[in-house]
Amino acid sequence: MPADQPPPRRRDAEENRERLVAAAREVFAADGFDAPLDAIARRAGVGRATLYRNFPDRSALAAAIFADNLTALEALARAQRDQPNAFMTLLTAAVDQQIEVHALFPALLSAPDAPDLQVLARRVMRLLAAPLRRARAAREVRPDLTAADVLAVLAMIAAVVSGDTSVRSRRHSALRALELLLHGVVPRDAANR
Amino acid sequence: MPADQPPPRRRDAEENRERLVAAAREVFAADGFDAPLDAIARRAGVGRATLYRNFPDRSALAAAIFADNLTALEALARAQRDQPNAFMTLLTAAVDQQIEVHALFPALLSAPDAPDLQVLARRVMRLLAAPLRRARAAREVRPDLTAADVLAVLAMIAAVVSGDTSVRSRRHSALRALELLLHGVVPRDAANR
Amino acid sequence: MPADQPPPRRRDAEENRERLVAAAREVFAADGFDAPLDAIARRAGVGRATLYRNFPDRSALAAAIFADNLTALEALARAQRDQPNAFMTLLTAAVDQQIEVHALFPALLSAPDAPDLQVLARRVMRLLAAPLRRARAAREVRPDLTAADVLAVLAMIAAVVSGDTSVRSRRHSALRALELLLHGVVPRDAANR
Amino acid sequence: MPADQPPPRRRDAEENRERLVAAAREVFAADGFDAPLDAIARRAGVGRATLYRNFPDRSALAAAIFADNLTALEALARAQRDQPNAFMTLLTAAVDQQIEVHALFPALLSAPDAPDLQVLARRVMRLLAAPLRRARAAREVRPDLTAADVLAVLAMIAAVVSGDTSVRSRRHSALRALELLLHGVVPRDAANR
DNA sequence: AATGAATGAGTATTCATTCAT
DNA sequence: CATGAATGAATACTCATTCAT
Repeated sequence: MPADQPPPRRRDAEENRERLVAAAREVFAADGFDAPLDAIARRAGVGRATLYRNFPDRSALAAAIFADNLTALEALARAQRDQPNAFMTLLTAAVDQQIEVHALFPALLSAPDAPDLQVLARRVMRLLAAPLRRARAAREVRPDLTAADVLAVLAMIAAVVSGDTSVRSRRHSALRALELLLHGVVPRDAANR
Repeated sequence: MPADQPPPRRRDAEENRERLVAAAREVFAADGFDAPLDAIARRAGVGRATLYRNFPDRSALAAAIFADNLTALEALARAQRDQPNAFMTLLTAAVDQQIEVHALFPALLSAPDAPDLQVLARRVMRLLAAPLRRARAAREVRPDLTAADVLAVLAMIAAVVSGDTSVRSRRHSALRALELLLHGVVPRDAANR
Repeated sequence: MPADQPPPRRRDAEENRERLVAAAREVFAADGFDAPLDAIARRAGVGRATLYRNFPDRSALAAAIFADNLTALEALARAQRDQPNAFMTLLTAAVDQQIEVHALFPALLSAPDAPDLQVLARRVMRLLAAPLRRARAAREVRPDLTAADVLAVLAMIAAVVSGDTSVRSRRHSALRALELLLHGVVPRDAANR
Repeated sequence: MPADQPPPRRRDAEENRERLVAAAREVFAADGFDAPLDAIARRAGVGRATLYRNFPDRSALAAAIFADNLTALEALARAQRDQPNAFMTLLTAAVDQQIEVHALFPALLSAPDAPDLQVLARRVMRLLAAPLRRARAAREVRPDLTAADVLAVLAMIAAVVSGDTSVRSRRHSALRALELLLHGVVPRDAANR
C-alpha cells in the first residue's frame, strides 16, 4: 500500500464541491440565477449547510462556475498560442460557454461588488491581451477593439440567449447575434459613416 | 345630486394608474426588475391593492411601461414616415429608451409567457416593418436584417447597460455597444468571411 | 349611525398589537427571552408577518412590554405623589413587575444597543427622581442611593428570580432577595466596616 | 517496545481538555453563554468532536469551569480555616470569580436540570457551611443568612455585571452591588422595620 | 373604488450533533 | 483518539396576495 495517497477525506469533500458546481450550472441554466439555493443542494445530493460551507453565498457559486470556464479558456489559449486566428477561436469558445451559463453573465454584471469577480475579470483581461493584440495587428478585428469590448460582446450574446429555454435555440440565437456583432448591421459597402 | 356629473372617479383612477407606472419606472430603474411591488405602491402613494387592481402582476407593469415607450416610438415613426433614414432615427430613439428602462428588457425576454407581451411584440414588429423594409432597399442596413434582429440588438444594448448605475455611464456603454453592432467587430476591409 | 366612530379598521389592528404584547409576556416568561418569535405569533393567533409589522425585532417587543409596565408605575407615582413612603411603594411595585417579566431585564441589560431602550431608561430615571430624592431626605434610604442603584436592585431581583418556573416560588425568591437588599447581609449592629 | 510507558496519550488528552475549558471561559465571557460551540472548539484549536468527547453538552463545559473555580475556593477555605473573617474573604473571592465568568451563573440558574450542577451546588454548600456558621456566631452576618442566600448574592452580582463589556466596569458595578448587599439600601439607623 | 392590515408560503442561514476517515 | 466534513432541524425574515373595512 503506497504512502503517497492524497489528503485522506479530501477526496469526498472535493467531490462534493464539484457536484455542487455541476448542480449549480444545471439549476442556474434551468431556473435562472436566482433559483433557490436549496434546489442546488438537493440536486447535488448534499445537505444545505454543505453548500454554505463550500460557497458562502450565491456569487461564490457563480465565481466557481466562471473560474472553471476560464480555466478551460486559458488552456485553449495556451494551445492556440501561435495559431494565426487564435483570437477568433477563443471568442467562439467563449460564446459557446455563454450558451450554457447564460443566466450568470448578466446577473454578475449587475452585481460587480463581489471581490472574487474582480479577480476573474482580471484573469479574463490577461487571457485576452495577447491574442487580441495580435488580432488587431493582423487586421482580423477593428483596431480600436478593447478587451472590455470583448467582454461586452460576450455579455450581449448571453443576454440574447437568456430567453430561450432549449440549448438548441440558444445556440441558434447566439450564432445570429455573433454574426451581427462580427459584421455589423450596416452593410460592408455602405457609403455612410 | 345631479346625475350628469362627468365620469365619477375616472379622473382619480387614471391618475393613480399613471402615478403607478411612473413609480414603477423609477423603482425598476433603481432596484432592478425584481424590486418589491410594495416599494412601487409606496412611491406612487397608493395602497397595495390599488396597484393590484390596475396591474394584476409584475409583468403587467412592465407591459404598461413598454406600451408607453412604444406609443412614443409609433408617433416618431409617423412623423418620420418619409424621411430617408427613418429606420436609424427609430433605432436610436429605441436605444435611448433602453438606457432608461434597462432592467426590463432582459427580464421580459426571460419570461415571454405573459400574453400582454405578445401583443407588444406584434406592435413592435408592425412599427418596424416599413422603415426596415425601406432601409434594406436603400442599403442602409444589411439585406438579411429582420425585425427580430432589431429586437435582439435592443436586448443586447439593454444588457450591456444594466450593470451601470448612473445614467451617464449607461449612455456611454450603450453608444459603444451600438457602434460595435452597427459596424461590426471585424474591420470593413477584412478579407476573411 | 353616528359619525364619531373611531379610526375604522384600527380597532382590529390595535387589538392585534395588544394580543401580541400579551402573548410575548407569556412566552418570554415561560420559555425565556430567546423563545422563537413564531411561538409568540402563534399564541397571539396572528400570522408571522403581523408580528413583524408591529414589532420589527425582538427588542421592540421587549420595549413594548416594559413601556406598559412603566406606564403603570408612572400612574402609581402620580397617585402616590405626596405619600410619605412613595419610594418604597414604587420599589415594591417594580419588584412585583420583575417577578412577572423576569426574563427580560437581564436580557436587555446585555443588549443596551436598542434605541427604544435608552428612551425607556430615561423614563425610569425621570420616574424615580422625585420619590428617591424625598426618600433620601427622609432617611428612608441611604443617602448615597442613586437611581442607577435602584435599577441595579431591580436587575438583581430579576436575576434571582429567573431560575424559578412557578410564579409562587419566584415571588418567594424575590421577597427574600429584596429583604437582603433592603437590610443588608451584615447585621445592623455589626461593629465592622 | 516496552509496555510500562506512562498512560499513553493521557497527557495530550488532558491538555486538550484544559485548552477547551480555557477557551470556553474566554468565549463565554466575550459572547455570552449561548455562543456557538464551534467558536470554542476553534479557539481551543481542536476539532469539533473532541469537544463533544470531553463535554457532552454545553452545561458540561459550564460545570467544568465552575468546578475549577470551586476548587480554588476550596483551597482558599482550607487556608483560611481558622481566620476570623474567613467567610468574608471567601465571599469576596467568589465575587471576583463572578466578575470573570459572569455569563454563566444566571444561565445555569435558569437550567438547573443538569445533574453535574446538583453536584456542584452540594460542593458549594459544603464549602460554605463552616465559615458561614462561624460568621453567624461572630455576628459578622445576620443570623438568618443561609448558604442559599449566599448563592443568591452571587447570582445577583453576576447579573448586575453581565451588561458591562469591560472587566474594569464589571468590577466597578460588582463592587457597588456588593456594597448595597452588605449594608442594605435602608440606612443602618432607620427607625422602620 | 381605495386602503392597508393580515396572511402564509418560500427562502436563507445558523448550529448542534453525527460519522467516515 | 482526533479531525473536520456532512447533516438536518430550527429559526428568522420577506414578499406576493387577499380581504375586511
